[in-house]
Amino acid sequence: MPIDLRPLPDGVPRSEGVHARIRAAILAGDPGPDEALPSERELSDALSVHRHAVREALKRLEQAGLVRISHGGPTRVRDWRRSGGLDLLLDVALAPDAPSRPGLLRSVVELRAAIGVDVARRCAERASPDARRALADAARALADVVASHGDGRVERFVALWDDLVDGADNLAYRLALNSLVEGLAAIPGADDALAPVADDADRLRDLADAVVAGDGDAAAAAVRPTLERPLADPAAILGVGAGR
Amino acid sequence: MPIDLRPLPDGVPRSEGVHARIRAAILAGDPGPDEALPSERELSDALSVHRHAVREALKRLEQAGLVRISHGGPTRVRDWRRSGGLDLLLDVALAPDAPSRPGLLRSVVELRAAIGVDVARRCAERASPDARRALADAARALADVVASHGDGRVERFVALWDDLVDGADNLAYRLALNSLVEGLAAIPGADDALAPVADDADRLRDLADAVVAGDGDAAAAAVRPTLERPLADPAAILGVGAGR
DNA sequence: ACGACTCAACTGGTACAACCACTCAACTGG
DNA sequence: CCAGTTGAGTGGTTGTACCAGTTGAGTCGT
Repeated sequence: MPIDLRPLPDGVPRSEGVHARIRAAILAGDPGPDEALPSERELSDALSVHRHAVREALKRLEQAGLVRISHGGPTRVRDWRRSGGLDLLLDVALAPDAPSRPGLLRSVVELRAAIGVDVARRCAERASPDARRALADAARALADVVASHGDGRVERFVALWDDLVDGADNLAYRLALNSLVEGLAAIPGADDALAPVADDADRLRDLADAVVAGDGDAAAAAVRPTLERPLADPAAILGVGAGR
Repeated sequence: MPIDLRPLPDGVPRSEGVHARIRAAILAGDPGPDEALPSERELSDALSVHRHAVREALKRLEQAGLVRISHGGPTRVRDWRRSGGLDLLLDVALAPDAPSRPGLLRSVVELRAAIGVDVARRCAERASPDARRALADAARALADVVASHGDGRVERFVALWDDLVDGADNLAYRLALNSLVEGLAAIPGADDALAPVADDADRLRDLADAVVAGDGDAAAAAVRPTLERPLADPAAILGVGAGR
């Protein structure tokens, strides 16, 4: 899938459109690693946009780690699997084809589980007593909602994790979670598939107890089943986002 | 620390300089969340660069999640602790002051450990027999180097992790690792402090055995001590990068 | 006096044109 | 055959002008 040079759609900013076109092509692997992109003048000419719009798009791509711009030389595609950061998850999820959705989703779920377990542990060990009590209340409230199939279980779950990460007092966790949720939001149905089910209600109560008690190991053990459940059920993962 | 409007240094691209100035100010928190940035025209005027250079810098900042640009309205600073992705780790590490180094490094080490343990597990369970044998050889070679205080222990260690992540066959892990190593590279002495010491030699051999055997739990258990060691020794973390 | 409307003065988005700075490869001279 | 030159091509920067949204102050009608 080479760079799509058809006229840009109306309504979207030029620079944004150019960015999307080139990004999609690179993620699809056509201008592969180390290959040279057409010059800014060629691109602006082919897409009928001003060169500045192309430059702004290229700057964003460089920031994301997809291309390497060098002064007198051509702009080259980087091996984004090696050079790209976790933020690329969002772009990959949005890409028309890209790596097959199931594999991508499995990746994200695994990373979320790995980080999440540790977040729960650190939070239980590190957050202030007040924060831990508030968290426990939220966890129990969520457990009730989940057990009774009430509304808002997805939102409450996300909010709970937000607070857990805050309690873990770890900037890297915070930023990684941001990247993850952004990426997940781009996959239709993902956050719904990852939210707790009725069976998880008891575990959430365990989590609440562990957090108030400041027991890191217990907190970690309590969240693991919920976080890893989607991995044990390939069908659930396969089904999500399959529609494209 | 408001935006530094002194003349830009020579030798660095204008757009790059502008980007660095605004980024530093935002990370330092002066134009705080939801505050409006000066208009593009004001910035270009104050910094004596063309408006296009400012625009390119702002596009990059938007890509990184630091600002939100809206057409008719002012460009506003975002709450990057909420909206920023893991890629920000690099920028934060490079910021003149930013969150205190020790806390930042502890964060990164914790995240690395959380992911690393899972990487080892998945790799042992999932990689091809050939890849696992090659990994085991590399791990044993590293163990020998470490035990005998030979050269290249940092490079070999990094390379080993690179291969482990490949073996884990997980794009999210791959990208997260990219962000982490980029961020760590920006902290002087960090990768040296995180490399294995003589005591870790035996654990590396355990890892080799676990990987060839395809025993995920054993692999995870083998890498944990090495990855978590820096956390048990606050002095080691505090010392790194203290010089600035 | 109050509401709805108008419009001018911002904001960012785009365009055309020209030039500078750097790279690289083909060419030229020794 | 190699070293130096040079020119075409690349990205970097500037200038100017105008388009396109947003906002709020002013005005008009009621």
